[in-house]
Amino acid sequence: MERGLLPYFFGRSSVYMSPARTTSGAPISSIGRGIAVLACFSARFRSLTLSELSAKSKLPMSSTHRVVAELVTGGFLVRGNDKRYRIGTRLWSIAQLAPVSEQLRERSLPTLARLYEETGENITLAVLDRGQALYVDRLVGERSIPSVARAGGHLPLHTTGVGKVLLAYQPKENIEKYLSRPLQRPTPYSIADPVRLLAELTEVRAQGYSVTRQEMTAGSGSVAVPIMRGGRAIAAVGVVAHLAKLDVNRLVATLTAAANTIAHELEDDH
Amino acid sequence: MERGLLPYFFGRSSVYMSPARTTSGAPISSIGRGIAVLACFSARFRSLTLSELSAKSKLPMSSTHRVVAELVTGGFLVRGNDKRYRIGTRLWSIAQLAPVSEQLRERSLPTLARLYEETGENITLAVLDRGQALYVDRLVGERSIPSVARAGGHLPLHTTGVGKVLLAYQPKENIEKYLSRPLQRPTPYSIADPVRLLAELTEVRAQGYSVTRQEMTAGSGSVAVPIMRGGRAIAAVGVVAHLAKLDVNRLVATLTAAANTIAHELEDDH
DNA sequence: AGCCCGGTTCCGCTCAATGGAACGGGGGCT
DNA sequence: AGCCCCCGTTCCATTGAGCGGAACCGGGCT
Repeated sequence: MERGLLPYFFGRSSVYMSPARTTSGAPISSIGRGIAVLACFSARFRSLTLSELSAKSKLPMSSTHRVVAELVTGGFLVRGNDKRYRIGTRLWSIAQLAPVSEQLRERSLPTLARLYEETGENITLAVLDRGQALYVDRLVGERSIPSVARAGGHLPLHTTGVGKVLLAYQPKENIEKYLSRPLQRPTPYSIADPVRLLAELTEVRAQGYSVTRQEMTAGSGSVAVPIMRGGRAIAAVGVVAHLAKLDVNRLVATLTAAANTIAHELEDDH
Repeated sequence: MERGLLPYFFGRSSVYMSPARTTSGAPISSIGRGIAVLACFSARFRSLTLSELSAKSKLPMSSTHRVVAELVTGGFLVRGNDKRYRIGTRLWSIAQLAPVSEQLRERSLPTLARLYEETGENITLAVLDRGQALYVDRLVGERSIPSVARAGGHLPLHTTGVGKVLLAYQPKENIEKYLSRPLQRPTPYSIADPVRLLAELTEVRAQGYSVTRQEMTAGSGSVAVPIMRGGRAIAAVGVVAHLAKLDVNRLVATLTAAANTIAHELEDDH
């Protein structure tokens, strides 16, 4: 029954200098830790070991172990035969209820499928999310260019077709805020000069579509149009193809029709 | 500076009978609570208010409030203009890294799109998950039947085309375990008799495809085939259509070809 | 004006969560 | 084989983060 009056003379708890959560700089909540662990996964790291999670999340091994165990029992993580952790179906299943998936993706999909069949090229659908283009879905053909875009992934606004459209239709202040930050240049063709970019955005808004040429990936270009709703561009559809095969006029026509169909589809309930 | 020696004579903390988490029957961890809150969302409830979350999760209002606030700062929940909570894009974004999405869905999508264009009917792709058919994706046409299946949703194995295929190719013991539990009957045509069902599963395995007629929804039927890999059915593709329009032979041929294409597609890396 | 109801804030009380340390165990290198 | 190293697991004393009842707030409806 005695407790708390242990050694003090020989090793052990004499060095017990760091209790609970004083050591770690940031006092994150339990739930925050759970999220931090889940956020360790990325396109490059779709499966991770416990120690990798511990390293990436900056959490001590024992803490990581406990958090991960709870996420596993909750079905948010699964451990494969290779002893590596992956995102679980439970998490995925819940995520499908996100508006972006349930309302936008599902309803657009048939139209995207038709677009894919008509063009035979990569089709992408994206929305603006946290200052980046969030790819809501994509359709990649066997013969089409390998695209960096990935469903669920983020890419810069100024180097992608869909991104430029989404940015162009933003209120002036948001555009200026975006331009004020330093802009990445994934390729030598990327437009990072605020003045040039602003001019191009004005043009995009005027003509109703955007074009990119090797601004994200060498050798490929893209065309994109907005999906309008209530005067705002709520999403963008685009085609990514070999630079040489990029028939802008034809694609603009096809894309605009598809965008209208989707916009119409979204009108329905609520 | 004084503390802990307050009233005791007049109201207040004299009734302080329930500390920390003694009241609630189950001693759930913080992370468990976070998951419990997220799990309140469903196809019927894609947006919820705080009190609804509190009621569904069986957590006290104040606790729910705190948990929800943490999920919001983590981007796992968002609060809309209507003050209702929804699943956030951050959660969705991470979820796309789940194997079921990244490896199965994305790779199958082009083939599903083609299938959709060829048939003009509802296309579904599902895997076995927690004793149910988990719909990995679906394509619904404007003119095709409204389907109950929803990407991310679960349906019983014995009342759906894809479900019967998935169950049929399971090891004998799993089949028996499934049959030993009481089976739902969404429609009068649903097969809930273990003996009849077992016979049908054997037939499915023999002929390589399954057929349902009004077993899940009145007026509609379906055909489905397995996607095989290493001798196991890792997924199933199906078509749902009006009962009258269900041309089984033609669909089996089309679906089998598509399933082979997908299976081949999955062979690649790892 | 009064009421109700969803939501927010407050606060004293603990116990669940914490992380250092010790322990296991498998696989690769010598 | 023997060794070591690294990944993972278990243990445990400590305490502050999480807890939930209660009071408070504000807007819509009666």
